[in-house]
Amino acid sequence: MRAALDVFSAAGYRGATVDQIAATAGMSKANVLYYFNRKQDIYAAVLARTLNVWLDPLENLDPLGDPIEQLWQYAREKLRLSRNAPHASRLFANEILQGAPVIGSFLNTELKKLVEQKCQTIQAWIDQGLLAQVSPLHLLFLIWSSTQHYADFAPQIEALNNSSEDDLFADAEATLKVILTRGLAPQP
Amino acid sequence: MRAALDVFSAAGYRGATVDQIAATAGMSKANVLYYFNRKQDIYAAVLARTLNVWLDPLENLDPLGDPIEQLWQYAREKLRLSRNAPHASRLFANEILQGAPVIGSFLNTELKKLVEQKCQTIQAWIDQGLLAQVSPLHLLFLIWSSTQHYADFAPQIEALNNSSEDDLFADAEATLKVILTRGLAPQP
DNA sequence: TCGTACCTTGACCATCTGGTCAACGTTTTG
DNA sequence: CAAAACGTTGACCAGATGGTCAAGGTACGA
Repeated sequence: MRAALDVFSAAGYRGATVDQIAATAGMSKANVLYYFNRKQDIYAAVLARTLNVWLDPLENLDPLGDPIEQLWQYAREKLRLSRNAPHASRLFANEILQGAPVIGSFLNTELKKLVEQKCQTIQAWIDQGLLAQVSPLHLLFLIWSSTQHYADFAPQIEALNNSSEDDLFADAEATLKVILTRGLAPQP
Repeated sequence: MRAALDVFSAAGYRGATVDQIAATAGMSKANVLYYFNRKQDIYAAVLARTLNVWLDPLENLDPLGDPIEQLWQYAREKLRLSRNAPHASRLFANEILQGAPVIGSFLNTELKKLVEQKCQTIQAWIDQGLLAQVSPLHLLFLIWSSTQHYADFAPQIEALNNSSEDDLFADAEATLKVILTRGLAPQP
């Protein structure tokens, strides 16, 4: 599964070969296909396993916490995931970019449910005057995109960045913090 | 070229076949390969042609304009590009996600030069106290990611969105405007 | 020790796909 | 009108790749 994640996330579904996965895992192609009958099954299994890790932080958004603090911590956690688990992010990016053929139904059911619930939480914060008036859904999109960007577009970021990886992520975190906390502060 | 953009952006380089491109263009595979000798050449040509359109708005960032207005207009323009030219965005996303094998050198030279120049402009604004203290580079990353997200992750966005496409982009624009203009306003 | 169930693999097959080529149209030029 | 240059295509080839299979290896209980 680890080998498959490496290969799929680097090459996408079409670009990955069962031989590559087998070689990465240190076994023969036939043996890989003994456990996972078809290439699709390997892909689906890796995707399902990664889904939980990837979406877990959103569950932790606490309606009773301080809104801006909660949202900032969420963004921060997502940014760290992008640094520590870039493979997972790229696996999703590839999947969605190809039209979400495998997790399309998941997006429409489980994820949609979770997102709607969290959007209600955010909307309640806004209604209480604790947050600037934004669309909760698009706020989530902004957090997702701006954090996952560091995993999905790593080659571009490395090309344009001059500092160390530590400094890069420190700067990213600082910039995100300024813009999010100030951008979300309720209107006076 | 239009057919190739459609196919490459939807399926990625590996997932696209010359046959698909030819069929989309209404000609035979052999004829496509008469003009572009190799599949790589089609890809490189499409990528090069799209680069200009895609990066053009950044050139327009005017050092003499109002900083927040300039940056917001830039983000707005990028968001509209994501809506009107999603193929171009997805083509890049695919390319970068695969490690930027073709445009890697472009990123390291031309794009890097342009970005460094624009970062100086933004840094000058900050030094003059016209903008919040953020990392110019990461501000650009934020603008890029949060706008391109609407093209690159369209299936996810469609799954989670309940309103019309017009409303979707209106809400996206409004939310981005609030967070960017307020987040970038200089500290009192 | 024997037998059964599970594991592993090299060899093989069918299919797909990038790329070539000879043959045939079509347009342009003198 | 002739010929040369350019355009177009079906047929074909070679390599890559997903998937199968028979054969052999290994673990383990009776």
